Amino acid sequence: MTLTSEAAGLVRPMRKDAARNRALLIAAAREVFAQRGLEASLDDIAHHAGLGVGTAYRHFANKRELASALIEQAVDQIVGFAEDALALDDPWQGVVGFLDGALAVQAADRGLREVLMGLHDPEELERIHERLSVLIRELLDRGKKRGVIRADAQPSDIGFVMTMICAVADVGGDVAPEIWRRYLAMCLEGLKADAASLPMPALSEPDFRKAMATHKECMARPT
Amino acid sequence: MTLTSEAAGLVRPMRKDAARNRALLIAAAREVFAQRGLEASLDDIAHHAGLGVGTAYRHFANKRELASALIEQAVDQIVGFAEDALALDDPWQGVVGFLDGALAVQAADRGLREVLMGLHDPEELERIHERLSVLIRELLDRGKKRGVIRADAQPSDIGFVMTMICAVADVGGDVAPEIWRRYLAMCLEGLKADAASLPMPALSEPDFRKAMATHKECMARPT
Amino acid sequence: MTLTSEAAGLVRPMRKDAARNRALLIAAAREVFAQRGLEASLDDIAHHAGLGVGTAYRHFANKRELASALIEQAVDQIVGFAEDALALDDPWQGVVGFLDGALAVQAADRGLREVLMGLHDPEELERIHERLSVLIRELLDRGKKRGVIRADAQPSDIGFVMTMICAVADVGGDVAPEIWRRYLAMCLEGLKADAASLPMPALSEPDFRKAMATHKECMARPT
Amino acid sequence: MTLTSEAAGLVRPMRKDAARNRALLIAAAREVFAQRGLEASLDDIAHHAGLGVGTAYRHFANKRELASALIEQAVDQIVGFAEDALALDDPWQGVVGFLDGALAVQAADRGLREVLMGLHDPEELERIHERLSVLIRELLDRGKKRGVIRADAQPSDIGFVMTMICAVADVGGDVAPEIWRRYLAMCLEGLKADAASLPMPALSEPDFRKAMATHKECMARPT
DNA sequence: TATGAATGAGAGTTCATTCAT
DNA sequence: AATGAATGAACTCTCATTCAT
Repeated sequence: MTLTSEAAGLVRPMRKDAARNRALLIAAAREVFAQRGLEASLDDIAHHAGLGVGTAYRHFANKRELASALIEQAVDQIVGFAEDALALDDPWQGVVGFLDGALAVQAADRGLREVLMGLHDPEELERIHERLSVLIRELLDRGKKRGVIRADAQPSDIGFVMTMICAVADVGGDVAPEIWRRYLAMCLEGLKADAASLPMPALSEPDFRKAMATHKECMARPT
Repeated sequence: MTLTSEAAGLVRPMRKDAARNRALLIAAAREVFAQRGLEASLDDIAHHAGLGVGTAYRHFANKRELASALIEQAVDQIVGFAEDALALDDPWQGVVGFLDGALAVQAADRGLREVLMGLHDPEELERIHERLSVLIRELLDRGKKRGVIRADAQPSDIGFVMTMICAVADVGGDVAPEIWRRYLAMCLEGLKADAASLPMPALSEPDFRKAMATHKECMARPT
Repeated sequence: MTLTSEAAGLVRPMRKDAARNRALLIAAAREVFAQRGLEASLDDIAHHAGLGVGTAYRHFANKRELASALIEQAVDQIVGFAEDALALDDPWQGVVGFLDGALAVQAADRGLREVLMGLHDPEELERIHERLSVLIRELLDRGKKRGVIRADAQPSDIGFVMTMICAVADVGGDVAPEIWRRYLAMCLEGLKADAASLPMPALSEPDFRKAMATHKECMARPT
Repeated sequence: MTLTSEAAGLVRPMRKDAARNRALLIAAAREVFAQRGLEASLDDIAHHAGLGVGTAYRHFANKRELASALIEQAVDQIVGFAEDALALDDPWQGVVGFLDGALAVQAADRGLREVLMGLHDPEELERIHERLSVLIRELLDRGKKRGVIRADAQPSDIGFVMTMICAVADVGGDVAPEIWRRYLAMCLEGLKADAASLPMPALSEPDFRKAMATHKECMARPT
């Protein structure tokens, strides 16, 4: 469906070795971030990939951009889960399936969680939320129409559920790698149409983005 | 000129000014951590307390120990909420009131959240959980007996709910400082006796402690 | 004449060892800058002083501040030359003596030249020029009144003469350490009242400051 | 398709595209150095020329050699000015015209100034001074014979005047791009035959070359 | 031959912790 | 006991130069 830039002929394709190294760096970042969190140094990541620091800086202007690349990958995957979920007939199963899929990936990868939760750049947030919110809104709307999702549910609720389950996965870690499923099920109770009314309305999408953009930094600002 | 308090007892009580400085440091840490998170430097905290860094190191072997002192305070407060909650007649209100009180404090104080969630030392964890778990177990048991709390609820569930709501507060931050209440209410739905069954059993307390002890570091290990 | 801050009692005096180290750092900076120019690293300077880098950063927030300290010293000395020059009866001897004294110091110290010529901060420039320009203007005015200095001479002319002679000293270096005197004498010819008229008027002081502030950087901007 | 120029001679002339690239690089270096000084990176220069860095290194062993090529060009131009000046009848006008022309070019091009003042290689210096000194000596001698130039003037005086005026241009920069003319005029006063005697004799040419060769580096030594 | 990817030493800067005053 | 100066490892990022494609 989408033309890659190479196919479009506008940008010359990346050299094969460079592409390989870029991929190596992203893979190394995932591994190292997964093990040691975002505070791992670019130097360590580069060496983990068998490359020099300079190479890392050729591919990514700074640590944040490397994180962005990880995010891009993860968002693609999450969008995929949303599309799959929309293909299901049962709207409740759609919501459940989406969260289950998207969170299984995040639960298994601390680096990914930190990188997604540490997303701060307003433009990047807008881009990503644009891709996701239409799909999520559709998932929720289908459920509301059939009376299985609470009427006041908003995309930001899905965002906060992800936040919460990521936190559970952070704590569960290797000791209880599946425990997040228990708490996702609990949260889903709260999303059902017949759940009790809630003391606060959901955040609008702009407010949710603003909150994400201003929440605590996990990585030093680039100079 | 004359020695008095030192000479007085065998277990020499802390000198009054030393006690004062210790308190000043803890208060300063709370304020500074609340504003800027755990990444604030000890130097800043000490000066915020009107003291030198060296003095901070006389009272606390390292940054983590200062954090521990904050935890001690916070746990006292949380224990207080639990006792208050047990004094209520309605067991559901007990659980709700406890979580509401304990989390309101944490939601308002980023440093406290980080310090509580960053708790790692096994001995410290054991000490704290010992104090809390008996109270929390009692809160839950009362609810189970009256059929308002799900039968399989465990103290670790309360721990994870706190974890989740702290994560919401981290994101909500100053943009939406009360949004955590929405998600606490959702989580409570999942704790009700009539909620759907869950895909995973709760963690036992030792497992929960083990998970806490191994989860991601928020502060560099002392050298 | 001037109260030091210690004497004023407002600021507690710097600890003796700290003061010693500060002086060591400034001395080391002078030596190292003199040898290798401003591009020498703070690390090298610190080690040259027998101290760690961290110590350098305790005394000076960044490399530029260390340079500023050198400037401060040098400006004091230059102000001294101006005052001495004003004490002379012969106004021509005043101008000559001032330039000769101030430039002898700079000619002998490459680091000082670079640091003075690399002065960029507008506020610092203003402060320094305020101190100097009144003295220099007085020196020139005395000469104009007696008809020994050209009527259109301005403080900025003195600034540019210094610039020029510093450049000569840069080239002369150790090979011809006194050669600058030849060119200072030549420049003085151009300042005499009976010299030919010039194709361009002197820069006003604000313009001179603007030029100094925008001319090429010798040292990276602090982050 | 058919090889021609390579096959043609024993000393293989540079291929046409290679010559074009060399020229492109020199032009790019001039532009980029003019704007941002010698600290511009070779990468930027190469891309400004529409080429890769690797190509730059095929033509020039290192950054300094590229600078040398710029010097070569500039010296050609300066030699031209000297020849033009010798064609004038009035020997004073010859000296003035030469300096005015040669310095106008340098005043307008920061990169050129840096590159000329940063000339260090003894062989290169000798080559260049050989080309220039005979012309300059002739210019001066004509003036001395007619009694318009001071009798002790030497080619090194012209070199130092250029040094001084370049320094003025460095400071004047974009704020006062013509201010150097004022100071060139002042310096010329000092070259007149009737100027006061000077406290130091001019440097001999070998000494001047030695001074140039040892003066402060503007560019890191090649590894 | 031309390209640009890779390299790694080195710069500026921060901060937990130690230790002399 | 209190102070704050000193330390140095660690981190991010730059760029001249080399080398695989």
